[in-house]
Amino acid sequence: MLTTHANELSALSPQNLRPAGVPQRYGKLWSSLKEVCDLLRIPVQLAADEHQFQHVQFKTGQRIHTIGQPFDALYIVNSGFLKTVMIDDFGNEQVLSFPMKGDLFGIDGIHSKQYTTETVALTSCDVILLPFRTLSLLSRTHSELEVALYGVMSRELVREQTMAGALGSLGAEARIARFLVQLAQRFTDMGYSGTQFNLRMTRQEIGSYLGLTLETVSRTFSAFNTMGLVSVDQRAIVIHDLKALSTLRRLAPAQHRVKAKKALAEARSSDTPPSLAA
Amino acid sequence: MLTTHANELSALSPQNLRPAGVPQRYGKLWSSLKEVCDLLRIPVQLAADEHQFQHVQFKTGQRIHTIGQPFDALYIVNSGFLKTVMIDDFGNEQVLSFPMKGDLFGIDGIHSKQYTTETVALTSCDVILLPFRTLSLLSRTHSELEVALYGVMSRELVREQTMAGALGSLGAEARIARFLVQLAQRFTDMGYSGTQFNLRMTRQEIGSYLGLTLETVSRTFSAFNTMGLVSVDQRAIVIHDLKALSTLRRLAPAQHRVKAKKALAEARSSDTPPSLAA
DNA sequence: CGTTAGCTTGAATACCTTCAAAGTAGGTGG
DNA sequence: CCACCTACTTTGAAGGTATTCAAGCTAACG
Repeated sequence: MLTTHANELSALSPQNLRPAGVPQRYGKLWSSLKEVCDLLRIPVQLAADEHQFQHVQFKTGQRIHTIGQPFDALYIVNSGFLKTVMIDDFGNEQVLSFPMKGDLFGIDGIHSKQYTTETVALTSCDVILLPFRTLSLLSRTHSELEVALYGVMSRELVREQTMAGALGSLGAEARIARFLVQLAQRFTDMGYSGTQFNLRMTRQEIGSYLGLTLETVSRTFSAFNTMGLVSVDQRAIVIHDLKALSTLRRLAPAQHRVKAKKALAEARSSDTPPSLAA
Repeated sequence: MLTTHANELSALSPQNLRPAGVPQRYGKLWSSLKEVCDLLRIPVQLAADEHQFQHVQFKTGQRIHTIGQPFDALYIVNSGFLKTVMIDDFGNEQVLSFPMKGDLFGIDGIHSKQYTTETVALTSCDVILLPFRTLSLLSRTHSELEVALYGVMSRELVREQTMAGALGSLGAEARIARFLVQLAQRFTDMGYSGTQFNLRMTRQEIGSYLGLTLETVSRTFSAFNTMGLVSVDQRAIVIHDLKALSTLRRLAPAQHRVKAKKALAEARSSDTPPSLAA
């Protein structure tokens, strides 16, 4: 008798038997509002704030929130790597993002009062809990917090739009090059090497994120390797030519080219947006 | 010699209302906060609100805002049809959405203080201006407005995530079927026929939105026509089999299938997310 | 040291794009 | 009013890119 699903399980959540009762108690346990804002990279002048936000630790494979679970909090990654996924119309898992230090997630839950995605730890993680009610209350006294939150949500929207644009217009090589460049950037921002790092996700997860199959991801890595752009050995990546990766745009499935004359004509004929009044 | 969209337009903004002496000033000029919330489909209990928001009219081809323009307002569509586009790394236009009645746009500008997209009228449009400063001020006195705004932004994010998911996982036929189904739904919501309508956008724009070429869009419409799912004649659409369109999922470029047993096992064994405290 | 998940690579095929050409519709000026 | 122009649409044929299926390989974990 094959223990098929036990096998598969072990990969995603190897040690998910958490002793009931007390969550793991190592690492930092509380952060102030100021620390939270710094983590989110939003410049906020704050008056004295007493409020402390709770940290929670998760181990590889554990879920921070699940689909359908009632929404009550946003989360910020303090350390570690995660993935957020959607389940599409027939049970297929779609990776939507790979949250890492400083990223906010759980936003999707606000609208429908329950999460539409689930977020899973790809490594051990330290996550800060931001109860939504608390945020609402705080933003009443700290009005700059409100605008900052709009800003973060706006940033996420732009990120998602850019992603949709890339999926629609770039070929496999360009998508993967972009992925590597962005990853390198994030590692740099976090103070790690931007030229040498380990992937925390599988080829399958990368493929799902980029709208490709795992084989295409693997082949493209190999191709980049052969071209000397990067060295790839399993999860270990060394970036040799960031510039080449950044400019690698094999003009996509070509498609929509904007005709210059058309753009010009419209620019001439269209009114300037009206001045605003309230 | 009425054009097709002039016909439909007449229902939306009757042009026979012409206040004497004021040129170009037909249509409704101001809306209250309550009316704005109704349009956005957010249930908000509001105390007396004096504030009135300005309407602005645009003609086909005019831009509501442009890329790089300083951000100072969000917009709601009161009537008409638009497209929002991004320009990708080499000048190609990417359609991101087709805002129509009740849709909020301009959100992308909040983060970087200037718009990263531009929005263009595909028909004559009536748009309500929501100066961002005004919203901030109002949400200080109407705290439920703040949460409502978060909700709308969250809804947009989910929409964009779902779009990215579809682009990554569905084949051309499935994407176009989804597109038609969603359009039909929107028309129904607006009180128009959901089975018979005119497209306001070109094949090129649809293709850009769905990550396909205009030829593929055209061919797929023709194929649906031949199959009897819809009748397509240029921009005129009649939907014959909505159910078939809704369930048309030619299992995509297949890729990542989540084994049902795996999902189940994980669901059972994984920890429930920790209880929240603040 | 065996088992298993994950990774690599090959070969065949399907799907979508590309290039090309002809048809349709609406608007403009003669 | 008609002819023409332009933009949009349709359809065909060829080719390329990514998927699919399959098999062997690697590395980690117990």
